[in-house]
Amino acid sequence: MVSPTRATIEDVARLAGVSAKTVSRVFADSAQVADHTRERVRDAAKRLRFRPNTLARDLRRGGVSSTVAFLIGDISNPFYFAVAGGIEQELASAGYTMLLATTDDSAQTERRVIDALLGQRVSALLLTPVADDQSYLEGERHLGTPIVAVDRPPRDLVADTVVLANRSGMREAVRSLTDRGHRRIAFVANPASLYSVRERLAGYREALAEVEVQDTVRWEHLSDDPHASTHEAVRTLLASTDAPTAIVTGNNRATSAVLRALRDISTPHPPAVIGFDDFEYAELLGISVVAHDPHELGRSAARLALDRIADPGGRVRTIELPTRLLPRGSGERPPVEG
Amino acid sequence: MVSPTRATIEDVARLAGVSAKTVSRVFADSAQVADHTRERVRDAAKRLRFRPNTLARDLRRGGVSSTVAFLIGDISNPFYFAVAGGIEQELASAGYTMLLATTDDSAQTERRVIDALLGQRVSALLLTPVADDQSYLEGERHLGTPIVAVDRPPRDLVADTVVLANRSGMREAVRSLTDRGHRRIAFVANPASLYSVRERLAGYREALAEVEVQDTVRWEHLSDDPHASTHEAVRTLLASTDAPTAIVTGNNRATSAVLRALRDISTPHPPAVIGFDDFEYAELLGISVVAHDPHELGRSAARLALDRIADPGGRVRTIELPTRLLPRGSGERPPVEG
DNA sequence: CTGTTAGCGCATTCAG
DNA sequence: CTGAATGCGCTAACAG
Repeated sequence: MVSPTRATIEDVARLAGVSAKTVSRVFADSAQVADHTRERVRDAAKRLRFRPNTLARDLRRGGVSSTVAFLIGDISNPFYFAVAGGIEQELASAGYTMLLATTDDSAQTERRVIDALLGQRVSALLLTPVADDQSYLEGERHLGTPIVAVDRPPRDLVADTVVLANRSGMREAVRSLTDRGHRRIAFVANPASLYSVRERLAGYREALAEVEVQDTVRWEHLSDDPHASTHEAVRTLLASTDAPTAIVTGNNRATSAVLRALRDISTPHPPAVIGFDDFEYAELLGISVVAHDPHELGRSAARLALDRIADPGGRVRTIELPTRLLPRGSGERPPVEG
Repeated sequence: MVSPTRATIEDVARLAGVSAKTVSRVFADSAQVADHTRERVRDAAKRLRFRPNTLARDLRRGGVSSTVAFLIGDISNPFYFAVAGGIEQELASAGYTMLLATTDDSAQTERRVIDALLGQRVSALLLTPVADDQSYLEGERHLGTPIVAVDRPPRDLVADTVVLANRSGMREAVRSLTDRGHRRIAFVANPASLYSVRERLAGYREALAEVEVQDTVRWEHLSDDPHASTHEAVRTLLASTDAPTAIVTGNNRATSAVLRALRDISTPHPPAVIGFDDFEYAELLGISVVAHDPHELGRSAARLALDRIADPGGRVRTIELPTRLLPRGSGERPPVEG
């Protein structure tokens, strides 16, 4: 089975009895062409199933493609997908397509994948930085590729950035607990080394310091082993003699683990719980959370990229998106001595 | 601020004192080049921060890019993101990047976006068909672009397809209920016109027919209005004189709506519930579901595409992925007369 | 093992 | 308003 060959702009020109450039104009400028000529060209194009080759066009127009890349660390985290959704939406309305790639949260993969992406001459590179330093992108930035850091600031690289108000969001959550009299408050996170989680941890400590609780380390359960059992840790925490009366979590995964652990533990007085990141069943379960808008995070990032494509010399910006404490019951439980 | 210009293969060749083709070989063939020559070229390339332009390469090599497009209907549905994750993973290991685009479940957008994607000369097009018919892709298929339908078969188009065992999965779920004595079983879905949901509805009817329950329409709550209140509908259903003793749902969204409704309704004997699609909190909530592997759905789809890129003449295949009934409590409740 | 020639499909000059 | 020539960056097809 021999495939028919794809029509080129020349084929269309021949059939329409015009020059290649005229065909080009019909599909690009759209102006500067007589109506009847345009008509004839359109007809010929349709008959030949002609479709302009974006690859060739982009190459001719300065070698930059009409795609923007978004590089995610962990594709299985629904948070990043919501972000990707926002990016895609904003890009699409500007005529760009999103190239989505993942790094498996490995610094080595990050470099390899970025190399491939830049080879495709993406118009901009959005990424959630994983490697310890992104200085290797400095050269690329000077070559004019807009780079936007999403959810985490880059290291050793000047770039537009969008992050959440992690620290103040968590501070507010913990304050709501201390206001109710809680003093023994645990912080549970896994992974814990991420920028966002570290910031939330800082906010947690700040809020506790405000009520003279300084030594919080024994309440902090931080792990970076994805296989470590948060479940077990929470169990231990609650079984101790001065068990916490409240638990805050560093992210959606930790929240899920904490809730599972609480289900399996029978305590007369369950601790108050406030999770970071909202989730679909939080309302049903009555779980208070520090909510934010991942979709908007993506849109903001895409807008930063588009702005920089339009004005490469503009000032570098960092956007911090607000969070919102949503009381749903679990976070309003008073402290009760177990 | 003037951006430095990007080095081309010629610049590298000049600096290394070789021809452009030799540089090309170093970055492609990798073989057929003397070690010391390769070394010199590598050095020169590094000094100039040279990065091969994939756009130009792809154009020269037959005009096909090294990207594969995946077109989703609704980006906010976590199901499709899990699928996208599987696709990306499988593609990446074969050296392709995923172009992700969305149609907002609009047939019109579908055509427009597909046009743009094909213009980029993607190596394959994966899509969840939305439009009533995809025959407009027939020409493209003949031109050699592999097309794979994901989660729904295409209409009026021969294409490789991956779907779930929707019908048998739901049949099995309903049988598990009738085996326990349930006869008044409701089916709740929104949206309901999708292929997958229609198949599940068919499975539901088949299983009920097996126990001589023929007139199921009054138990079927099917809606396609995203703003319609499933919540209200479930409430009405359960308040009726012969309320259902069990509810099965057509998808994850319906499950969520049903659970919310049940929370707000006080019934002495809550109905048994089996949801289609597993979700993170199902285990915690004790909700029985018909589970499947969306990630694997994506991987299978990507493999079909890669196979067809390798062998354009091969037989068209349809893969049906199995489902699994996961009992977690809610689906094992016996029928109780309210 | 290396170089030369030609051209992928299109758009940017610059003329008419 | 339209056309002819030229080349974007790279790689087949041939030489040598």
